[in-house]
Amino acid sequence: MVAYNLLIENIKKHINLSDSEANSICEFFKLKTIKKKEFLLTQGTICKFEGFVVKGCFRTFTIDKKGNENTLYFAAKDWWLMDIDSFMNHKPSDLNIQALEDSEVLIISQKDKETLYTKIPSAEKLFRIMFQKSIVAWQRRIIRNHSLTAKERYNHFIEKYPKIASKLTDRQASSYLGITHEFLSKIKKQS
Amino acid sequence: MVAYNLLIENIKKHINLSDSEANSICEFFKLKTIKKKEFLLTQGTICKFEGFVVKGCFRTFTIDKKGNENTLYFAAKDWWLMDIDSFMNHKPSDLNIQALEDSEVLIISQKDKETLYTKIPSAEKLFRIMFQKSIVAWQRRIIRNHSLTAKERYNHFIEKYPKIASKLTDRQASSYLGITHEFLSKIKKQS
DNA sequence: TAAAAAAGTTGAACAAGTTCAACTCCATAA
DNA sequence: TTATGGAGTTGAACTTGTTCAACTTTTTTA
Repeated sequence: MVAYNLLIENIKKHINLSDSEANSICEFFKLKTIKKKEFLLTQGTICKFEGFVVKGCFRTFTIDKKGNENTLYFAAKDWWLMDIDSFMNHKPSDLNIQALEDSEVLIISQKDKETLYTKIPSAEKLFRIMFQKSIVAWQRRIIRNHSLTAKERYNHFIEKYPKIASKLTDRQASSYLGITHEFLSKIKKQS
Repeated sequence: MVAYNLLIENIKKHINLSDSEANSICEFFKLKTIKKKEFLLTQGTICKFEGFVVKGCFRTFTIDKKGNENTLYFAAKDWWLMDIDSFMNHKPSDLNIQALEDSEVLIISQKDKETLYTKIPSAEKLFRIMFQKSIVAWQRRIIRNHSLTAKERYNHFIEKYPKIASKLTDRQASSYLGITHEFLSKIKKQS
């Protein structure tokens, strides 16, 4: 099935995998369909899954004390998705994960994730490597936030993630860049 | 030896470890002494080590196009240290790692790190978990940068890391907070 | 110990980004 | 079809943070 092929191809970008291992891994994941604007996770609930997007697009965001939305990341096809803090520590999430369009996700439950680690030893390596790559991306984002202007960050964003950027409203993009939507409107007018 | 005890205690915060595993792991690490202001890594060179600080304090920073220093993180006793991007991808680093005071680090080479993963299976789990926790910290920092003012970030920093904060010059702290040292001076005067 | 360098302080002018309010333009639900 | 709410735009006033320069204080080095 197409969804599982996408998952296997994604995993093979990180580690080598035998066919039998690939099949075993797939058995832990279940396809979930979700409609535009629905939530995969809402703040206050415990994140009991990890997801791999096979269709559509999601936005992961917090709402701060002033009521402002703050987008942590977007996840389109071929991206992983979860609240890692809530999942790992079994605590209520601060994050909301919402579908921006009709979407499909391969979901593995918390329990099955533990089983995956014990049954398939190379899963530890897989996620260790995936997490390493993720850290690099977060570090780069911090540096960009500190060294670039809002306009430079916006240009970087639409160049690096043109497909995702094209799916977003300006409000969603601005909440990722850390600026108001009014200011993003002014930035876009300039260029 | 004290340095190795600190390493083992740190590892035991993340996973369970038998005495023999603990000893095996220690054999891969060598103690390195470094004087104040010396560099453990300079940008342009490949990061061929991962380090665990047992004494002193380090600062990891980039220098952007305008010549501004941008501090990614500080690492005092009981913290890990490396350029994960350079280490993983064998590419020249964008980071500088400098000792803020006379320091000691337990160092594992790139080669030995690979051996560690193959010889000691639980090492995969150890670093997978450490990296997970690291991601949570990076995500929280992004959200703080977007939702708090400079003054609020400064207060959070000195409350959360009082020991590290006390070792820093204002210039070093400001380069972590993403503001100029002049503005930090004005913030401190306010409160 | 003197001299030099680095760190911190302050003020004035400036730039970047926010806030709020008013308006337009759509998409879509009733 | 209409009205309703969400998204985008614009301007004016405002706040936050920067820049630059001059100065003082502290630390380092010769």
